[in-house]
Amino acid sequence: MRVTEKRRPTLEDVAEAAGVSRATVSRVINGVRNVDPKLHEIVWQAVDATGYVPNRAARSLVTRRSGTVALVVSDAVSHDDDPFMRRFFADPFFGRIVGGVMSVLRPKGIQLALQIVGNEEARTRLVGDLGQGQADGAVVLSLHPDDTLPQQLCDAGIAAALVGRPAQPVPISYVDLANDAGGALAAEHLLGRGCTRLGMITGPAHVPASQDRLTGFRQALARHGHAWFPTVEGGFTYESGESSLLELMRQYPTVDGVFVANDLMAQGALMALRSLDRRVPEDVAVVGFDDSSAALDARPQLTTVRHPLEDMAAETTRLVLARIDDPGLRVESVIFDPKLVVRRSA
Amino acid sequence: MRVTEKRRPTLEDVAEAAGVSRATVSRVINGVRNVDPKLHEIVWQAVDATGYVPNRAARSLVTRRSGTVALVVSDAVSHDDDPFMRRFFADPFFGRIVGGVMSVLRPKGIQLALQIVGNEEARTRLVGDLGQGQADGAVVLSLHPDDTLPQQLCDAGIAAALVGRPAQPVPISYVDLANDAGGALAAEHLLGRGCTRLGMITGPAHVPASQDRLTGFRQALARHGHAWFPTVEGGFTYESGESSLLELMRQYPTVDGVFVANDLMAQGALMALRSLDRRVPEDVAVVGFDDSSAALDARPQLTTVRHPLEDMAAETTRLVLARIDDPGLRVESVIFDPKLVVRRSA
DNA sequence: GAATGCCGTGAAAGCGCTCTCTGGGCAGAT
DNA sequence: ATCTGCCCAGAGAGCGCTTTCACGGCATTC
Repeated sequence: MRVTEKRRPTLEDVAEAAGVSRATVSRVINGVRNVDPKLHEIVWQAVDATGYVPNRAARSLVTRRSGTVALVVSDAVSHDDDPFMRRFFADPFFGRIVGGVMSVLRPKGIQLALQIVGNEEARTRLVGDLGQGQADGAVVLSLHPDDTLPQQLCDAGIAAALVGRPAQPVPISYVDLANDAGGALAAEHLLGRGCTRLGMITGPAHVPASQDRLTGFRQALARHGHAWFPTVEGGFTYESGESSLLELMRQYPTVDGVFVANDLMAQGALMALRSLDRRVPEDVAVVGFDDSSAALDARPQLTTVRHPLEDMAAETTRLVLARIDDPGLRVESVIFDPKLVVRRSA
Repeated sequence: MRVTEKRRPTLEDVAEAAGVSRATVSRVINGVRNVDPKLHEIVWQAVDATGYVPNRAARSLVTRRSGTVALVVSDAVSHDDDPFMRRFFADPFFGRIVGGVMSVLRPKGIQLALQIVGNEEARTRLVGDLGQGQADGAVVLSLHPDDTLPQQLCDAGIAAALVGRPAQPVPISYVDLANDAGGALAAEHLLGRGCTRLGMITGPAHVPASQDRLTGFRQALARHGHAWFPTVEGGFTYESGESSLLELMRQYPTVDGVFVANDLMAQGALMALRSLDRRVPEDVAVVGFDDSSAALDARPQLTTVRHPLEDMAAETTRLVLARIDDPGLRVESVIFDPKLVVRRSA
């Protein structure tokens, strides 16, 4: 037992100090009307004087609200020292989402609880915890195509929304980017600047966003009579961008315009092009995707498709909040339109 | 009022299902001994049957433990749409720390609550909330030299520890990297490979880690008779690395070895060197700092000083946890030793 | 002047849990 | 056979808060 155990003031203490009842203090603090303005004043003074801070646990025990929203990262399988998770956290992707979520939570005084679930057991436990009220809702990052979490969340009736379209059809709200439109933007721009022999370095085939970017690029090209173009599949890493470009140019040396499915790969591609002594954009034009810091750090700076991740994460959070307020709300999806950011590379 | 309001099972329900008292169920669930093994079995079956999940709020109301640790990012001033905060979240630095913290919290089933405090009022409120039990302890990232939070936390007797040495002397635990030793490592390596005219691109002068890297580099050089070397102050960004290197080479064209205070700047420096047609490492050797993804993505790949951020964040978390268990523990600091990672650039 | 309604306040129940305290049963000691 | 001690289970208090309910006072209405 600690000696310096100074009991923290409770509502009761404030009530005594203010000469009113506990109920009145509670009403004042929670801004319930029907309180005499004079008492109002007195109570706040008493709060200040006692240094009272409400006990969250006690409050949420009765209100059944935790004042917390969970940010859930759901991966199919992952241990703690999983190198994938390491990479995931180190990638700006994660941080940008946190930033976006925080930007809407912070002004409302809502807490953010971070949850990583890497296996089925953890998922079940999470759903139980959420259902029981550990958090009022959840912003979900589902990283694997056959993740069962969205469905479970849905079944449990938990207020949740996904960042990114669910890989499988589930009646759950989500926010996504029109990735195909982004691919189209890249195609139009490349064509517009006179490129005639285009190629693409795609992301991993199983990632929905990858597929959509490819599809959009392909359709836009088709609309302009280009029935086919070479592609090489990359892995969204710098390294893979570099090697994929080398591979592409080896097979199709006359390519004069490349759409690369993310900026990091594009940065690698630029480096590869340099090693091949191809000038950018004169010999080969390059368009990236994301408008991440890599786009600004590339030389020449990348013309790229802007992916407003922060805004999307913020919107997802708003969706969750709305659903917490009114669980009857219908499932909703919000699709953001990408914009082309023109810089030097194309 | 919702129609489908199915009351979630409580301890009482489990007790009834198991034919025992609430107290016994509680004991079983919390693994307290002195329970008949037979009952033990029966109770767990009842838990399964009812789908019981403990109510965290109720539990922490009585235990005065929240089972949560806060990760606090304390900035001197910041609004929500502050571009600095945007950059901060997008930087791998943030994510790597989150990853490190999670790696120790997750196995123990402890929650992570993220807190951003950008002004004095928020800081005071945070200290109040923590003191009241919102979280059992805090891992703190103090981003500004005259941040008052460490002192406040200390005064309030909150279990906390900093990632990175506090800028001002405060009796609070922290984990840091021997940045000066890292600078020395860089110096020794550069000297060892035969460089004789060294230069350095430093980080912002007001950042403690920056100063230490410079100091370590300088002292090691002095020990080898190099009384002086040119420096240019950068801002830890790619761009500033590029321009700082150009500036350095303009003033001191004969420099044959550069220590750059972080990898991102080093990556920029490499690009600048390329534009100057200086070969790396033949004409100019470059050593970075951090061993971040930028080191791997640079061409040539960077020889750099490894900054084990994840491990440090994990250790900080352990310090906090230890202090939660025993608040009487003395204030402790853990200093990690950097290691040189030799790649191509030097 | 009596009845009605409303508003502001306090009393008290109760959210779901932990944990102390009490008591019953049984083994071993006297 | 009685007593002592121990072990295990249940009763119940109480954590700090919100919220319903009851009530007294005052204004309004018939």
